[in-house]
Amino acid sequence: MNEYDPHEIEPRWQKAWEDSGLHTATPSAATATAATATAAAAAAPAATTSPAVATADGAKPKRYVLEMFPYPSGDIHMGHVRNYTIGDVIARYSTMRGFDVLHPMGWDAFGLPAENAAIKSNSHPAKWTYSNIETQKASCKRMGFSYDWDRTVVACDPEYYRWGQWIFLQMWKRGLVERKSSPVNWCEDCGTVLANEQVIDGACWRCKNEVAKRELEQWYLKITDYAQELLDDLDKLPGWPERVKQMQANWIGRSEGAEVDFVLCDEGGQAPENPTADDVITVFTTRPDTLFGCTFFLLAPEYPGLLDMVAGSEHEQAVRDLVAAAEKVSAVERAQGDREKHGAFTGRFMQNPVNGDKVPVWVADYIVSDYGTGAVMAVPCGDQRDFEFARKYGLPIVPILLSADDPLYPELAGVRERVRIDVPWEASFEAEGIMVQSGKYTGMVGGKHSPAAEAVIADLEAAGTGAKAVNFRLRDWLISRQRYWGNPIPAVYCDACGVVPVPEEDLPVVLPLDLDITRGEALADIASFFECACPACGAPAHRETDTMDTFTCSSWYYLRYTDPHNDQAAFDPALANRWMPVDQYIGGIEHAILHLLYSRFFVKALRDAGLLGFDEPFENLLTQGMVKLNGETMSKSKGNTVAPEDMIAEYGADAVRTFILFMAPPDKDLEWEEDGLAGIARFLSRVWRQVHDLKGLAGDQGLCQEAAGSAGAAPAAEVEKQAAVLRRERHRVVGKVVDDIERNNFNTALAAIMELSNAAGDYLRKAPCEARAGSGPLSALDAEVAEVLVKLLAPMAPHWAEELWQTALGHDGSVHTQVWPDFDPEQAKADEVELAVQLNGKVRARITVAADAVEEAVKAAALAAVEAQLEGRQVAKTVVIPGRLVNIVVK
RNA sequence: GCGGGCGUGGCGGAAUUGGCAGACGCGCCAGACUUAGGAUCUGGUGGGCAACCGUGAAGGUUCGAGUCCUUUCGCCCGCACCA
Repeated sequence: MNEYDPHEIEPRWQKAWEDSGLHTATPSAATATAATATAAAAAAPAATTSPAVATADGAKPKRYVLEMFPYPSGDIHMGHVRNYTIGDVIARYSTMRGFDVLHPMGWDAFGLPAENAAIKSNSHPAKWTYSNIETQKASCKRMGFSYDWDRTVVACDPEYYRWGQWIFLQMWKRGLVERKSSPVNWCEDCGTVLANEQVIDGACWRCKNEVAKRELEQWYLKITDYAQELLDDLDKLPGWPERVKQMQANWIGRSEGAEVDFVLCDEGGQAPENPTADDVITVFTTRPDTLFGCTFFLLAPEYPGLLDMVAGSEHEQAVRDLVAAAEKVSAVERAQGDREKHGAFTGRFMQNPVNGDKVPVWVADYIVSDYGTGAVMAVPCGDQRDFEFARKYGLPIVPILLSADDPLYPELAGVRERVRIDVPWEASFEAEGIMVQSGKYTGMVGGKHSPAAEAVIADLEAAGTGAKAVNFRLRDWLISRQRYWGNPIPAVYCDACGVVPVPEEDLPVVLPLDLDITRGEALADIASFFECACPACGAPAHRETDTMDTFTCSSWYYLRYTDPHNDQAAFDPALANRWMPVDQYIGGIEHAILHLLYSRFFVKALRDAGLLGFDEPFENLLTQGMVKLNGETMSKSKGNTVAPEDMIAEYGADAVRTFILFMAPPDKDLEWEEDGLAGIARFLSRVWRQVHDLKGLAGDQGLCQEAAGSAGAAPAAEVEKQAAVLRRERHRVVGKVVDDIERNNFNTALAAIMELSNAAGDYLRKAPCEARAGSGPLSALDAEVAEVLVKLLAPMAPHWAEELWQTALGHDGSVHTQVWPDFDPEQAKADEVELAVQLNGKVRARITVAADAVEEAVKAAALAAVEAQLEGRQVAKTVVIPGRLVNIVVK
């Protein structure tokens, strides 16, 4: 028997798998359409073992297992190892369970770090990127991941990004692309604009520097067209973590309420007789029931036309000062929240549509311009922010909604006219209550979605001064980036024709590689790229020099994997529809909103373009926890990283994989513990020896040698008893491992395999080898348990299992294409079970009864067992839980 | 403030529907084999001398609660002057 030596077996099997194409589709199958691929598969000669690879084999159910593709930043780290190990176990397990598995890998290869690295190292982003891809690919191979490398997608490859451009044009055709000017997030350090989703606490998601607002004309994808569906369809995703769905729902931010038209009074404070659209400012409110409590009106500092409103008036300077001060407040500071509120009176008034009140218009720095309409009806009695503002500037607070135990209630109950314009309160009242001082609504129940709110909306609609409305927090997706290393936006500017899309047949717009960013060159400096003919009129024109956000690349790569070599289309809809949705997606929580929301949007948009026949890209989502060291996140800057390569060099890839699965459930953070890793390496060695021992290959290192020497021949009854226990464990554990893996509980699956190994150890020790020798039923059990152990561990420790399967157990063909061991629940059951006997809930005795004993017999046995402790007390009740316990209740 | 999650031995973690808390592993203790052991194998290991006590705390429901309900404390994550 050889000792387990991962350093020798792992590279050997990695090479063998690669040479035999175990996980790689044949080129012809990969390029074929669904129909021809199926025909090819049918025509292929029947193989003794089918390859563990996606074949478009219609006979098997499909399973698409996907890990989020990485940005090629350099070496892979432990987070990647964890992510890909989880995916690899699911993929390998699924293959053994008879699924046709698609398990690809690729690179999210456009993006700013490549530019920064290129400048730093006086190189080119493409060179840096491709070199990192090679490094990461080699690391993935060294970990033994079962990717189909023929399906690799690299985002900066023109054969990939041309289809990103094509999808952009489809969206343009469908009205989902918009070029508009608005205040955008600008990161000075990155030299580009950012999407809302990429601004975290007022800072750039990538470089963490503060983001400034700039008014710029940019490209947008109209994700807001899908706001409602993106929210609603979260309910179609029971396989997603609640947390992620909640985060997306919050980000989409749906609010129900009403739009209400206020009318701007003239400088003299008079409302116009016949207000035109120009006189109207609409507000969005979630609390139309509180319109009677509106005592002032607020505009955001950025509100368009604000300065015109005050031009030449005595209030102009104060308003200008406030706007200037608000501009100076940084985005980071703004994100802190809970800041002191500032405001300035504009000198103007708005007329309230429900009661004709003329309320003063203030500009306030707590009003955000890009939510709702940037204008707000202030109700200080019912909104804490407005309450604080009113107190600070001495504005009236009219109580219009009271709880029945409010001190003001006796005075105001049923009072329809306004008799009180102040309150003795410390804070606003935002809960449900009874309307007062509210005209015809007085006495109604007010609050969010209350009868009063419904009544007010109905009246506004009848009067034409308002309507029920829904507001979303989600903004359109700003996708243009002022960067070189990205997918060129396929658009041309022509003096005569304006902005013109590049015709589909002219794709791809190739990103020129002969550009030296170390000298500060940009796309506009490359004449061969920048200058072109207008596709519409042929006149000299120039290309768009902005590139697309890298998140556009990652929004559809999982579709390209289904048909990676297609040069006629982004993907064959038949293939995409066959493989999609992804059955199990695995990645970090950091993409809870960004990538996962954008991808959902892309799928819905492509579905509406008739290219896809499903609504959601990712059926099940697993967000894996982080790998930590001493309680801290590993990071290069902190210098507390553990390099996967070092761990492989010491313990082997299989031990690293198995350890990372065993130490914590996959969605929880994991503490890296080298002692634990050593323990797993020991476990693999131990089972290695057991498999040899069970097959009689252990020689003088076998356990039975000892047992035979010391105890002599054990009684046949004892041998049979040990065999029965092992047989039971073999069936029980296989059942448990199946359950656990299908719930992604790899840690408990491994614990169960360890239990089987422990049972095998007991058996080897207690049943001497003479009794097991030869070809009787006992030796059949030995061989079966050896194979079951190898198969159960094959997804986690693939090289270990392959070596045992082929070399020790002497099988032809890979263990990874074998059928998963089946199990018989009947055989997992014990003949006899031990039950706890409780007296009033406390364990007082144990009885052993036949597993199929009837309840009356169990009761009798239990009573007999605790008779002495009953001390003559009356038995009030006996509860029997089959297979578990008996509880005897006495008085 | 709003939303999501989590508190179990020295440590990582088990405990599908309420049913013997602490599976499995690490660590530790003892032993065997050894010239040797950071190898391997065996036994032990929640606390307490004990009766008993134990899942952050306090109540409740139940024959029975880590699990369900109420209150409360602590921690983590996300969002946030969003009208």
